[in-house]
Amino acid sequence: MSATNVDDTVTAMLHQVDQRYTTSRRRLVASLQTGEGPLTITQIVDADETLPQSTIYRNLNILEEAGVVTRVTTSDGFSRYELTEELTGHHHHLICTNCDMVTDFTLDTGIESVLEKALAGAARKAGFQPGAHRLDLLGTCKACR
Amino acid sequence: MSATNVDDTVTAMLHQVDQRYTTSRRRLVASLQTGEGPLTITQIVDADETLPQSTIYRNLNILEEAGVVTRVTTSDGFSRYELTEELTGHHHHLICTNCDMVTDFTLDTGIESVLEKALAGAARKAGFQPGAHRLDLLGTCKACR
DNA sequence: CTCAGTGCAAAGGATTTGCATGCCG
DNA sequence: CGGCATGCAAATCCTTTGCACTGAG
Repeated sequence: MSATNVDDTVTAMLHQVDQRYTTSRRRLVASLQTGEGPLTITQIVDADETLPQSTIYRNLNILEEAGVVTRVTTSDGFSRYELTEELTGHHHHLICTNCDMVTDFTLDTGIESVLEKALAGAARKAGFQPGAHRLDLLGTCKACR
Repeated sequence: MSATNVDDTVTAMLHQVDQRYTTSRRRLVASLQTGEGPLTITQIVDADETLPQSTIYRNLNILEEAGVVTRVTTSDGFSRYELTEELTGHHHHLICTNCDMVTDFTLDTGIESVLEKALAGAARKAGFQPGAHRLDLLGTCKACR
């Protein structure tokens, strides 16, 4: 999705929940678009020194409620944020168990579709209403091997 | 795996890292065995009032290092713990996006094997050394529907 | 006896919030 | 103008840690 389309979509999504697409929020979305994967608060602060931490936290929460960003939690105790799949497309994460770095990857649609069906079946058995799935591959990244 | 086998295995795993299987640790493992899925610290405290929080935190960290338990992070900011797959078998999680409840489920081995291969392929392309995968299904649980 | 494990209370660190100020609609 | 967003600093909450005590070998 192109940058301007992202902005348009985000504007609409925020409007849905009676929120404005302010300057801070635009800068935040722009930072998230630059990454190869979800960013930590620290990374966002470093990437854009004009934004104070509190504004980042507050706006990420609002953007999360609006469905614009997704919070990704790893085991290192730091929250990470990325644009939702609605904006970036469906993808998964490679998570390095050594340095906790996270990068995106995709599977081909055939596998995804098989997986979807299997998950739907398992959900039905459990009386669970299925939504999105989340698939991460743990291991060791190129730099840590 | 039966309860006594679990204890034997845990004893061995702890021994590997020069740790003893103390009373507190036994109680902790017992609590984790009762759940239908990963438990939060609060749930563990409530389930066994004899254990102070600090002991729970400390021993869960030791058990994690020994490979006996796994930390599961959801988006609600609470860590959850479960016995590792070595003790319980490979499984996945249903996560309710409304109440953050987590329960276990499994997929049949055919799907798992297809998935493994696909993940291995994606990892190779990224120069990533693949390990375990983590698959969660988000949605709404029976109680929240 | 000795040393790891325990329990309490205090410290640490990521995240949230109160309040005065500034800015967009 | 009016109200929401912002920025700073203080507060909050989960988690970790220091220290003296206890219990297993």
